[in-house]
Amino acid sequence: MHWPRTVDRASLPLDAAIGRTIARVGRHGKFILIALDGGRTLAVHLRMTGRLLVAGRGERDAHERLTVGFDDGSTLRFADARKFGRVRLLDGDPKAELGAGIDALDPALDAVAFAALLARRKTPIKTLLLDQRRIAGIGNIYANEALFRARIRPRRRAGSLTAAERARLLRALRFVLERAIERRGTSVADYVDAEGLPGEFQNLLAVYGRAGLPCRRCRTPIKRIELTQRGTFYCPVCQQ
DNA sequence: ATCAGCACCTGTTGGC
DNA sequence: TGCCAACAGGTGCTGA
Repeated sequence: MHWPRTVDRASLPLDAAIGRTIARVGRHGKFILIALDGGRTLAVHLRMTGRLLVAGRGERDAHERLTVGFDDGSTLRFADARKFGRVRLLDGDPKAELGAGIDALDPALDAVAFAALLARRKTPIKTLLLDQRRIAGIGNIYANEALFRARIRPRRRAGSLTAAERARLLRALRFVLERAIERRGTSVADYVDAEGLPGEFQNLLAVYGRAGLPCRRCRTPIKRIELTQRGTFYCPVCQQ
């Protein structure tokens, strides 16, 4: 069943993509960027349950919301059980039009740039990590995991981190994101990648979803709190 | 600037 | 087995 709201309100009409060729595929933060010849870009955000799949003829997904057909008869399908995902056709620079912050894996996000992002900010560090307009690409699972690895409490005010803590956090973010990508993501429930395969990073989670279970480092039970309506997990001993 | 609350949606899970 | 509430990889809006 196709779903009209899958196309973002701010999108150019998708008709403008008809007849174009895909020039390259990239990513910025959580947006998949499909650059077309002629300069426009199709940005796809999977949100919670979206999937982008290249399907063979006849294959169907129960939650198909948008289908893109190609000259050779193949199709690109956007499926999304919860209908939160969005597709948006852009005219200019995707990063600017989407209002996204620097990508968490961008080498330009160095100690100086990271310090500038955190400076004087009173918001909890975890809330800041999830703010896509400041740093793009970190979701709830990886924010929790990186803070554990950096031994920093999620509620710490961003501006209160020492230089050493900031360095640990930046390294932890890179480490966690790169390992999760290697393992093709985290399948807590039903996530599968573009090949239809579940990820394997869930086996390596240290805190996310582990409320009450022993900390992998010190055996203290992991705590669960809520921070800006998101499940937040940490070890009360290891993380200060 | 910041956050709580709610909205958007459906599927799964656990308690009774 | 069935019903119902709680919860979930995310984000955007309103109002305090």
